[in-house]
Amino acid sequence: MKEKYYITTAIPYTSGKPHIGNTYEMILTDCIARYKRLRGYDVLFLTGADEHGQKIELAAAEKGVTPQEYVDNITGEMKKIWEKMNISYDRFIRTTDDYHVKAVQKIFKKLYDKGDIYKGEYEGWYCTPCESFWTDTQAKDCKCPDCGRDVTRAKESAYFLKLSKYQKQLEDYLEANPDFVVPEARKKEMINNFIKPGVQDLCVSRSTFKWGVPIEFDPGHVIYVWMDALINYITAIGYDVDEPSDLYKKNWPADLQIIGKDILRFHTIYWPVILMALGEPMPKKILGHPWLLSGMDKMSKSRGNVMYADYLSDLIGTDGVRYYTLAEMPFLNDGSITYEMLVNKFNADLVNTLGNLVNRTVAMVNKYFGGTIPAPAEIDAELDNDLISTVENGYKKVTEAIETLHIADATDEIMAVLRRLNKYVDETAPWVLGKDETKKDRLSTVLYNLVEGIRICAIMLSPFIPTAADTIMTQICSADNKTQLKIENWTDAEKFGYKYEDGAKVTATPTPLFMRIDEKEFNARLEADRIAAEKAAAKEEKSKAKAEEKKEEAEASEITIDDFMKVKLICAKVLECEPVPKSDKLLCLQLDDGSGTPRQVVSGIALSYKPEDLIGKKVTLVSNLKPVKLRGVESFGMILAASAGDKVIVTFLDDEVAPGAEIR
RNA sequence: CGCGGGGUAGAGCAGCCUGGUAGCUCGUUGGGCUCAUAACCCGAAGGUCGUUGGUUCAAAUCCGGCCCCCGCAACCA
Repeated sequence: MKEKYYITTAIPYTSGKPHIGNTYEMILTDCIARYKRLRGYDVLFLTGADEHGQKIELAAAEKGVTPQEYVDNITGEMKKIWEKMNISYDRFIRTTDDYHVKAVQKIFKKLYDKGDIYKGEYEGWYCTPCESFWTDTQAKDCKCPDCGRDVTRAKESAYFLKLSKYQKQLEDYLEANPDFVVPEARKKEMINNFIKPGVQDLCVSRSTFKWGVPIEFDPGHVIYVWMDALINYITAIGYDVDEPSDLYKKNWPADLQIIGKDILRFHTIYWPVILMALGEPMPKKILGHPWLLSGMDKMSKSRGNVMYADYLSDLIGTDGVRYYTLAEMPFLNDGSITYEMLVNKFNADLVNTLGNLVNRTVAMVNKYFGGTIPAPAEIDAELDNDLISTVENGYKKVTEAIETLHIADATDEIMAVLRRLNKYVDETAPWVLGKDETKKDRLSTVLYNLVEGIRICAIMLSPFIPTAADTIMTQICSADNKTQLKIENWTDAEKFGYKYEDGAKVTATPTPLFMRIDEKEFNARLEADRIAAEKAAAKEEKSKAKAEEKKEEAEASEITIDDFMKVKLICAKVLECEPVPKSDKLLCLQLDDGSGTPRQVVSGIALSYKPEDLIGKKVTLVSNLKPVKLRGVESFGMILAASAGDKVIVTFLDDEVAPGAEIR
């Protein structure tokens, strides 16, 4: 029976479309999964989408869709990109999947009953309008980092995971399993910074938003990301606290979990503790990979330097993107991508070194042997043995590199073999041999060796650039042969000297594997696309604004009582009032809204009222209006007034009404 | 002295653990070849290996001081 190999990626958060950096993790994992399949493992490759949380709730609200609709859309887009990038995942889990939600609830309940999750109090700085908690460092100067208003010290009840209980066990485990977390430097970082100082119990529930897995026995609370998303690795394959599925029993523990260095903390501390609490075994290895930077900077939307895999694939093809990210990412340090680097590497490695070698070899077999792959005949020991040992050593080095997860080193080694093959062409000069009938035997060996070297490289390349690797195989051993050579076993690349079927042919008309990219044309296209994208964005913005307008109109015609109740009207007394400088219509009022601190409101009533007319009067205030700046003066609300031709008449209230009183 | 990573040719990196004349890819440059996608192959130029002390017959490599860059708050691969 085949040995199992369970490999996972982190499940990307679905607040937005994944960029090339996110995609790198998928490509990396895919490469290893493909390699393991070739090694004969029964591979289970899991990925998925993390679809809960406040950020998604907010993003959905902004777009005017339900959170579920929102994540359906993003996850759909994500899957399309994975498909385009040739990601061979076997299972895809969404944290909104029914079975996952149920399993999470059960796990939560179990740990609660066991006492590893307890109800406590979460304390922090609370911003009432934003309904958010912030930490000390976030709430600088007691202001909400989101809206800038004052925050207050507040507590809410919440559930905690007892990390402290497992501190010792966790330390012992890391000690006893030095290879659990790689790279080594990353592990040190975790131990020194977070474990040794003592782990804090982790808050695993929220009550400030709704979009999450509800805690069944305590309505109003949802399970927060760590107890939800992290658990996907086991729920996806049917973990259940009572009856785990056969799939689970077969595959857990995972053999390799690949994650970004940023979430290593959660996977080396929280995740193991959750498993310990459940009494399940640890995953065998966790790889915290570095980041792909855009030039020297972190990729982020606000910097405008984000690149997307699907676009890059349109530019240079899926294999080009796969190759670049795999070859360019170091094991420990961050890698970097720019369009220029992308084109350079693509041309140098895939076009010149690989593509050209295949093309010239196939062309020569056609030219000198009518397309039939010759059997080796006359050997030049010195030249040939050096070539063969380079190829076979290359196989060893590539295998070693992949096994230790040094993926970029593996691509380097393959390129070194390909360069050696190119050199061999020059050393043996087949075009000279071809002119002399007596050198035919020698020529046979030379071309056989080249084809054979390419066959081996094609196998080694297939985890990296699967489509191109298959194409190479059909080119050197053409599809019209009785037995088409297929890439099936990694070890088929181990030994130089494959015996090709008698009369096996190369393809008659080899098309180049990769077309050279002209940098000038490429840059022109980039520029054109950029302009087109800008135009499209502007257009979208416009139509969005229009739609919004329409929507507002539609809403204005008839609203429900709920809509009305959204508007908080209160009574406010005018304390001070003065004109806003450099404006004709604006007055700036200081109001007593019953809260004790005066509230500043700017109102467009200067044409109808003088400041002294208003002082001491009581007005109707819309108190929950989003603050705005009018003529540079901030306004926290709006006072109601009726229009009468050019004039406006403020709706004054009776003296009897106290400031702060609600109006309905 | 918070923790960790890094500072090696114009660019990107390897070498450091296990000291012994500094290596790879790209770029620049001279040449060769013509099977091939103006590609491929060979040669050259270019580095006081951040700085400064020490250990040693010998240090990029080991030890100490100093300087500079990056990551380490939430969300983020």
